[in-house]
Formats: sequence, C-alpha cells, structure tokens
Amino acid sequence: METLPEQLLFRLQEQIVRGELTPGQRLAESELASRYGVSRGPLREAIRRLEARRLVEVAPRTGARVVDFDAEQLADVYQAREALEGMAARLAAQAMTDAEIEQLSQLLDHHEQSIAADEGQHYLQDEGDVDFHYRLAAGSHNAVLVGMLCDELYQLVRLFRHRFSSVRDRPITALSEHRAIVEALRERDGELAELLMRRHIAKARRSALSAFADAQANAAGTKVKSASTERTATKSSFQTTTSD
Amino acid sequence: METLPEQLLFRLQEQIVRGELTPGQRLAESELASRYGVSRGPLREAIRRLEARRLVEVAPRTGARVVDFDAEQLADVYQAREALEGMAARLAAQAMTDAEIEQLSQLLDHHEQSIAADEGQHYLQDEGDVDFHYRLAAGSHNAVLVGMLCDELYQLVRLFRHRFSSVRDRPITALSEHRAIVEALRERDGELAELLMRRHIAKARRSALSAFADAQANAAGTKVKSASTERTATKSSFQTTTSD
DNA sequence: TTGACCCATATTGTCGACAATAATCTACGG
DNA sequence: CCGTAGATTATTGTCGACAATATGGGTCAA
Repeated sequence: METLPEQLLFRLQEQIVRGELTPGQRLAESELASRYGVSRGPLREAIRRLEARRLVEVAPRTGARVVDFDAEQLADVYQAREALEGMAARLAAQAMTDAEIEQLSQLLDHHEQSIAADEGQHYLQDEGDVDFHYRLAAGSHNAVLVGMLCDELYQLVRLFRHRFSSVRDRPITALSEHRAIVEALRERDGELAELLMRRHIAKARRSALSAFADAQANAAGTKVKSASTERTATKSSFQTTTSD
Repeated sequence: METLPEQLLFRLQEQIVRGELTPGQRLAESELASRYGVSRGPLREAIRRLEARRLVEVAPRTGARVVDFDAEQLADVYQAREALEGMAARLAAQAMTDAEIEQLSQLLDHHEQSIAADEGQHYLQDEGDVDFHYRLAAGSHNAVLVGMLCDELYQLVRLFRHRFSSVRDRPITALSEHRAIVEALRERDGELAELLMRRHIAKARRSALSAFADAQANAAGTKVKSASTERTATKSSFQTTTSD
C-alpha cells in the first residue's frame, strides 16, 4: 500500500487539473484533512509537494491557494517546456530503442483513428497528446528531464487546457507535426528532432497565449466583482483554438 | 522571522553541498531533529524539500539518504542544464535591462581580478562561477527557469564540484566564454547567446564526466569495502580539471 | 562455518493537541 | 456614513506520543 501523502497528492492534483478546485481557491488544511479522513500531517505534506509542482502557492502562516496564473506565467511554462522537451527529443533520437519508436508511432496511428472517428471530446485528444509528449520525454532516458517535464510542467499544461476548455481546430496539424518528429527519431537525427519539437511547442505557446488573451477579454465582459474571500476565478468556458 | 522548515532546508543543503554530509549517508529524523533542537515535523518537511531538489533520496518507511550519483546522473543534470540555461540566455538577451547586463559584465571584471590575484582557493572561483550563472538565469525573468536552475540544478552542480574538489586549470577559458555570452547579450542576439551558452555547458559536462571517470578509477585503486550500514562514500579528494 | 529464521530494537508514518499568528467582526470615534 | 482600533475567531506552525514497519543481532540447525 502506498504512503498517505502520495495518495493525497494525486487526488488533489487531479482535482486541481480537472478544475474541481478552481484557481485562487483556498486550501484549508483542517477542512481537507477531515474530508479525506486523514490527519493534518500527511495532508500538509501533500500540499507542499503540490507547491513543488507549482500547482499551489503557499504563503507562510497564511495558507495555500490553487495557482491563479497570468499570461506571463503561462509563457514561462511553455518556454521552459520548449527548452526541456527539445533536449528530450534530441536525446531520445539516440537513446530510444527501435521498439520504443515503433510504439510511439503506433500511438500516433491510434490518435489518427480517434480524430477520424471525431470522438467528440477534445478531452480525450488532449490526454492523448499529453501521452505522446510523456512517452517521448521518457524516451530521453534522462531522469532529470523526465521529472521536470512529467511531474511539473505537464500537469500545469493539463491545467491550462482545462481552464480554457480549449479545443484544437487543427489536431490534424498537430498530428502531422508529431509524425515528423517520430520520423526524425527513426532517422536518429537528434538535431532535427530538437528543432521540430521546439517549433511544435513554440506554436502551441502562441496558441495558448492567444487563447488566454481571448479568455481574458471575455472575462472582462462578464465581469462581476469577485469576492476576495473565496475568489473563485470566473470560469470562462468558451471555445478557443489551441494546437499542440 | 523565517519559518522553521525553511531554515532547516538551507542548513542541511549547505551541509550536503559542502560535503559535511557525505553522499549515501543516512539522515535519521530523530537524530537531526534533536541536533537542531526542533521537532521531527519541521525537519521532516525540510527533508522532503531536499528530495524535491534531488539532494536526498527517500525510500518510504526506510528513510532518507544523501544522493550518491553516478556518471549517468551527472550527465543528466548537465544536459538538463544545457537546455534550460541555453533558453535562459536566449530570453535574457531580450529581457535584461542595460543596467543588468552592465552589472553582469562588472562581475566578470571582478572574476578576472580574482584569477589574476590567484586567490588560492578555486573554492571562491567556483562560487563566483555559480554567481554568474545564477544572475544570468535571473536575467531571463522567467520564474520557471529560475526555479529549476537555481533551486535544483545549481545546488547539484555545487555538490558535484565539491565532491571532486575539481580545480579548473582554465578559468581563463571559462571567463572568456562568459565574456562572449555577455557580448551576445549586449548585442541583444538571443540566438547567439543560447548557442554560446550551450557550448559552454556542454564543455563543462565533458570536463565533469572525465573528472568523474578519473575519480572513479582512483577510488577503485584505493578500494576498501564500504560498509553498507553507513556507506560513507570514499571521499576521493584529488585534483582534476573542470572548466565551467 | 554458514545459512535461515525469529526476536529485539530503532525508525518512520500518523495522529491529536497546544501555541502563535493572521483574518474577521464589532464597536467606537470622527 | 466611513474609517480605524480592538477583540474574537479561525488557521497555521510546532510539538510529543503512539502504532506500524524495517533493520540488526542472535540463535539454531544443517
């Protein structure tokens, strides 16, 4: 059986990423502890680990809040991701086995089918996309890169997407970019793989930023004075375009 | 006044980086707690934060140990650093103010004087080098990059260096590389700054790896069966060359 | 002598309680 | 009516204790 803080970490992380805990919302230790039927100790540790993943911000003697990011923070995350994942692609071109590359290619086949079948929820497509990037990061066989990407940045990306309920109008474009990357891996061309990955993510960054700007503008229109006590960020769930 | 886990974090971090706590050494909660005159709670939190910084490894229900890295882990850190710091240099070329760049340049002047004066301890030179990279990372004005580099990777690099007691036989080379980077910043050439920084760190990686290999060989010569109970990694403190 | 099994010990995981600090509400004065 | 000061309440920071588990030593048998 797992240790308690670990379980709490994953449960809270899912709640945050899936928007069940809204950005800016306060995380009271006692309340959450009693809700999950544990003591404050393990829950406190879970919150600190969420802080390390940048999913919550804690101020000393004040408590923890779910992150409420702005455009700058969003850009920061994508820039860091561009650097790390570019390097991961470069390394993966040499480190991945033929079998791993083939597996990755098959994953893209599966994505193509999902898109063709038009499986309604971009929800699933997003998770599939994360899955691709997740596996490629793992393919670098670099524990530091894997940790930074999978444990920190990808969770934030998932949060961003859910927050915007962004649907990609060009999953086909993203898919073809993914295929190009896999092709570079097949040819063991690390330099090309890095270049393609960086362009891919730079594109995603621009899309995400414009989506955020739109959401911001929309929120400004339907503006209600958000109570400072429990400022539950106005959940603007309209459709925007994001390709990644 | 700061919070208790914060203080403990820094104190333990210094102890680890400076080698006062040797790689592989066990960190018993009760013992450390009584030593620092605190309870197990805050100390436990400090250890978890050290884990997030990759300075200790904790196994559930077994306890925490100071990291004992191998060549692979060392390479992983430098590769991640190459990616992140390259991006930081690129961003800094646009984000840093003229005053910040000038300040950085003056720091290098100070380094040059230190080298000319041959201030015995490469100790100080190392810290100066870290200072340069630290400030450049900050110059990116990207909170994610700063956090990943300053809080995680730089501490590990400091640990590596102390572990090898590596002295750089070419601090002049490193200095000229630093100057070239600053020059690129002055010209606001982000692309060049990234390229130079990546080459700079790649060079440092190769030096560190060969230094590690030498240390490994040396340790094999003076091999004593290290007690598994308190395996205090054979502190091989001989001179090697590392340029960074 | 060597190996495995069992028991004693030490350490970690978890809990509830107390102390210190921040946030909130109320009352008072301008 | 509004702003400020004080008191009250709630929440976090820290502590010590108990329970569960891993580690180490000793014993016994082969």
